[in-house]
Amino acid sequence: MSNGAEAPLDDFVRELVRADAASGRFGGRVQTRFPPEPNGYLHIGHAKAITLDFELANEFGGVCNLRFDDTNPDTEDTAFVDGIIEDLEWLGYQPNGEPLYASDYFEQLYTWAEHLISQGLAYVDDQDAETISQQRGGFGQPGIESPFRSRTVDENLELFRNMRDGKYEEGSRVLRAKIDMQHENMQLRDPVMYRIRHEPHHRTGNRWHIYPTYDWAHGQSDAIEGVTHSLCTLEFDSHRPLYDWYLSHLPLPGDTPRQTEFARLELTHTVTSKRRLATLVNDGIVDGWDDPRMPTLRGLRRRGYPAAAIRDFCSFIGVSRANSRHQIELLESFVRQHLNATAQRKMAVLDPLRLVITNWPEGQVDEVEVVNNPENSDDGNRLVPFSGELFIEHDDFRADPPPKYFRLTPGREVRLRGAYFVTCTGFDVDEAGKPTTVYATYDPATRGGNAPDGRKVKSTMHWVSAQHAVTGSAALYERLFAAEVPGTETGDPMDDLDPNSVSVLEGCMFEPSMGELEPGEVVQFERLGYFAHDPRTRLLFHRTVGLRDEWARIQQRG
RNA sequence: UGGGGUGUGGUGUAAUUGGCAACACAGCAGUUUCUGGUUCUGCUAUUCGGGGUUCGAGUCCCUGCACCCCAACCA
Repeated sequence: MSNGAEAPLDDFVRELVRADAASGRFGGRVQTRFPPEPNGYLHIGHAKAITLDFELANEFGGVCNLRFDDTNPDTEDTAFVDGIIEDLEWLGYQPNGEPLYASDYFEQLYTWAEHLISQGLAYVDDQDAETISQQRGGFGQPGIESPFRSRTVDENLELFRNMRDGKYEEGSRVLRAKIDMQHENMQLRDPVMYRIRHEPHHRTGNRWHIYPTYDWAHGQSDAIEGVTHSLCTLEFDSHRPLYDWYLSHLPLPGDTPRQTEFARLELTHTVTSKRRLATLVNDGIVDGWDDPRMPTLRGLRRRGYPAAAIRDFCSFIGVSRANSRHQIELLESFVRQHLNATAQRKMAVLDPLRLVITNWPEGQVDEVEVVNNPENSDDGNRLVPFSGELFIEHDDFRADPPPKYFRLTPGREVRLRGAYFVTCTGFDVDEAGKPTTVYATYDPATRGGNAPDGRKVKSTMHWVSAQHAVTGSAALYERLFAAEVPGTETGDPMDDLDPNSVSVLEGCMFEPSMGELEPGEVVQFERLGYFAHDPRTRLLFHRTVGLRDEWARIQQRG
């Protein structure tokens, strides 16, 4: 497969960066930053931004900072900081130096705010949020200037210092930029720069009583760090004039960074909004941020998605300004591509049916050799015990086979992988007519899985020796959201949650070598799919993704 | 409602910047195979609508339409 090999290494962002380099802007330097707010864990959407930020810097010989945009003490937490650092490292990216924090720049931002006040470009407004909002006007409607807009510099300075010193109640005053209350872009109608919060901050504690807003903090943080290209998602498009306005009125230490927006990543059958993901966790709909159904990095990791597959996917889909939603199947194809090449093969029977070899010598145990990964001969072979009493998959036996059914059925000969040809001679059923035991004879001449006389079989099946099996469980996952685009019908994505998105099979029978799998290891259960060993619970496996299944498609078509 | 952004097969992304619309996923038909996996081959299918400029338009011009974003003291 070649879809991961040739990622499109060109797009409008790279073109723009190249043009900047050619024109000598930033002295040919390229520096980016990944700026998460520590109020949740990273998800697949962040992976796209991370890949862009880091790969771009790398391609142009620059660096990428990790900067926590921690300007809102209400929602942020050090647990998220740690989690984000961990997830970024797992994804495979090394930030430039230590993690940085917008909160480290609070002092500088404060100084610059006083600078704007002194220039008559910012003022303290004593009105409440609702009044300010109303005065902002609406689309196509004029705004109304605040009665406090024309305060003197000295008065503003004094009030602002009192704000900093915690002398006022939350919500009683804000600092606003004095721009234009009639501007057609709402972002420029005197935006709020500082609000009063007496909440302790996860890093600065109780040192500050005022906190900068995103807009006031972001571009300035970029400038302080020497970021050249500040990449963000499309919804900040209308903020760019404000980003530029702040920067243009400040005595910056270096070059003025440039903001560029790109379309965020959306995937079918899932949501990537921190708010909604938090709801899934807090309402107990999933087991936590690392539930294997979650599109979070830690969820995908627990599900068994290789980091390299996620990176390749993100590079492959490229970057544009068109809002779009990728099919989850594309991501899965990258996962299969990586896992096919790397995952060790194991025999696991998820829905066991007893198979008795009637002509097997009483008590004999054979050790048969099977390959660990046909895609990589370096992975070698292993020995698996075979005996007269085995488990096979319920799906692999039919008393009354439908058309095109190649598996075991009365009178038919099939191969047990790496072992022998067996021919079904009979079967028992329970009261409901469900098979309970299948009987077969084996051909000793076919040991190893080939007939000396050259006869062929239509099917090769996996199996586990009953007396040697280790037992465990397997969690099978469906899409968390049944609809391609959650919320299309009712407007609320939560209405499209599939209540049966997970089913856990107990009493699965695994070949003995699976007792030694490492926590988190991902293997292929032959003919079934890729499964990830749970990091905490031994012999619990999460189905990462199934194999392509032609038989399933034949059945679906009827 | 004012402003900004975006429209290319079923999905997503390209097109040497005006020169045979390509790549991947999905689907279909074969091939290979000790996994109904993998491999390999082939097939299906695309420029939002309407005008215009041009030998030639996905690309330029005019016009219409659709979708997304912006009126938090969130980011």
